[in-house]
Amino acid sequence: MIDERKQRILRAVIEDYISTGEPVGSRTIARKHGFNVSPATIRNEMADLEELGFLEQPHTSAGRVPSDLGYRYYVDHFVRAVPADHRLWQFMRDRLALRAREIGAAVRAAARMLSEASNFLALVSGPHLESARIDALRIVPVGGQRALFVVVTDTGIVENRLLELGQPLNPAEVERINRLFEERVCGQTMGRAALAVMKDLAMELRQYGDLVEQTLEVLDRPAADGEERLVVGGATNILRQPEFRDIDKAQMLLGSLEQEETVLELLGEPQPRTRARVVIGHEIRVAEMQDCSLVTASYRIGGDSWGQVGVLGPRRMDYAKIISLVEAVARALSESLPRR
Amino acid sequence: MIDERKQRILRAVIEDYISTGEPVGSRTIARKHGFNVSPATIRNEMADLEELGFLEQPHTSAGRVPSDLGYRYYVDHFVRAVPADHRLWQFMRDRLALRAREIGAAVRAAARMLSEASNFLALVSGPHLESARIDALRIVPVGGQRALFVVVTDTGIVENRLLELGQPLNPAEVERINRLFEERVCGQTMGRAALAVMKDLAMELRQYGDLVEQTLEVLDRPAADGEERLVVGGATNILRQPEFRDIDKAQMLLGSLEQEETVLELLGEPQPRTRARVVIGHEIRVAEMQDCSLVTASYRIGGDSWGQVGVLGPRRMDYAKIISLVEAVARALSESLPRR
DNA sequence: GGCTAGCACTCGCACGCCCAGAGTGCTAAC
DNA sequence: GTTAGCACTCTGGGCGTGCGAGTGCTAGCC
Repeated sequence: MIDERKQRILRAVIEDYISTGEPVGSRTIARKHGFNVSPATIRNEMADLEELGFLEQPHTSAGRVPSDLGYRYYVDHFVRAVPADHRLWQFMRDRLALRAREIGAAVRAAARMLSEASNFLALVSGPHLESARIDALRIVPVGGQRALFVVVTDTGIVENRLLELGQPLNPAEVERINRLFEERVCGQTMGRAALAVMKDLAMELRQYGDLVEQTLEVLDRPAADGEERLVVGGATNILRQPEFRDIDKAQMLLGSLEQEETVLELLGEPQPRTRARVVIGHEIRVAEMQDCSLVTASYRIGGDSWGQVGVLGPRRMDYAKIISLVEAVARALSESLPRR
Repeated sequence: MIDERKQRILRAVIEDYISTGEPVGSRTIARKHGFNVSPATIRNEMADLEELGFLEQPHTSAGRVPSDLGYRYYVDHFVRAVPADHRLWQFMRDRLALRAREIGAAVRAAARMLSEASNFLALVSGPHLESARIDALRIVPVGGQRALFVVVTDTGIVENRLLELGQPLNPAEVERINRLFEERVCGQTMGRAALAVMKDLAMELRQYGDLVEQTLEVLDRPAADGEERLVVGGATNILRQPEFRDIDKAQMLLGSLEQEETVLELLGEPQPRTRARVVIGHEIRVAEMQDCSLVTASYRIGGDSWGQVGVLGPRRMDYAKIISLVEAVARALSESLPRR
């Protein structure tokens, strides 16, 4: 589609623009990148590339700037993720392992690391628990009329809720309920499966209506009000980007990040693969973010629960670096969290 | 110290400045605020007020602007918190009550409400658990070699941790440990008291060294890695303030808010009183925040655990409104969280 | 046919300039 | 003590200008 030399020029323009942030002119390309042709020739090629949609001009007589299409071509053809520096990777994994007991803490730490290492904005979504397997689920009476309802999954996550019982429960009853839970619910996945089984149980345990009611609630929306579902790190980094010197733009962007729903949707469904996904400019379907790019990857926890990590930065980012960073953090997170 | 008329003028200047954001001149005061004297007279008075340190001039031949001292005088003498609108208050309390089961969720909701209602930045610190009373504390075996360690306090907060045991525990051992916990630790407060008792127990339970070790850790830093200790809401509101059109200033400020330690210190020790505390400009001991004011109040949960809510905005804020808002949210939070 | 030198042209940006407007402080008179 | 008058100061915006970077085009060269 575009010949060898055009490719080299496109690449040179993009890499120059990424490192300087200034529109790049034909002189620069001819001089700095070892082309043995004159600026005029480069100009002709650049005019072609512009016509093809890979480059843009902010205004006549400025240099060229990559378009979304240009970046896309660049990412697809020239960027191969370098595996992250091994020492860095170990460092991250170890630091995450320290908080692995508490998923929320690990997720927050990941967001922090990601934003600090990238100098951009980090997004990490908590794991989807729908397919986490229930390892244990139990009622523990806690004085008087209260009982603690706990769920332990293979992800190590513990959902719990203090139940207010209408009546006190005697040990035999507790025993019976717990046995039922153990026999019927353990081994199921958190989502619909457990809910269905639980609804059956509700019949048999009719006399404890309120109790069962409340346990159903917990299973129905795991982590809905306990752990947060989304962590944003280093939001202020955005303000360092020249493309956001415009306060209003920055405010719009940061504002839209406060809409959890939007961002979760943006991060997309976790996908069982290790490679990062790159979304560029207008490919992001959120108006405020259209001069950003987003790099995401999935992490896995337990048997089959997935979450997403991502970096949101200016389109003008070092894709190779960010991609490997994001992949590394996703992997570190997966490996440091409880295995099964 | 300053006479009646000077007071009126000071007040007029501040209120005018608060509502317009522009330095206010003698004409404006004389005209808008029903003084029956000429601008020249006002000018003389304003010169005095400046000499006394209550007003400042951004530059010769601009109007006057209140100094920190001026705001301080204003807040101490002229601002009395209007009790918040009753309907709003009820609305807030009810909305908080919905999340009261999970303290973290309630705290996040409070931060959100506070930032939305004030249009400034909201800070809410999680409750200090040091003086929460332990209602129950127990080990629950969870399959194989794992056990769940749970702590329930009078605040309703449940600390828990999945313990990896070196060896499996038989029911009798579990029984014994739990009885010891119940007899010795329940009723203590979370902080030093419980820790001391627990250390004694450590001797008696020497053979389960690892287990006791881990429980000590949990008690030692309650909520340290589970719930977050600080929630920031509406950070972007800051960008709407004219005093932060300067990106670099805004970035410094938002950056310093990411230092949890700093902010927690700033919020200060919760104090058992319902009135708000106002900290103005340089009274805030954080360089980046010196053209802000901070209004904080304490909320209470359980018997004796306190946390702080606060609003950080430009010095030029409507103090009466913000003070009553902050007090209202603190009260709503206290009343909607589990009583004992 | 592709490449290049030369050249006129186009912008954006920084700089300096100037002026209007707002507000002051001072003085002298009431 | 108050006020009118006046000279003075400072900011901010509007405007013109020159410079530099970079382009597109044309004509000639290999």
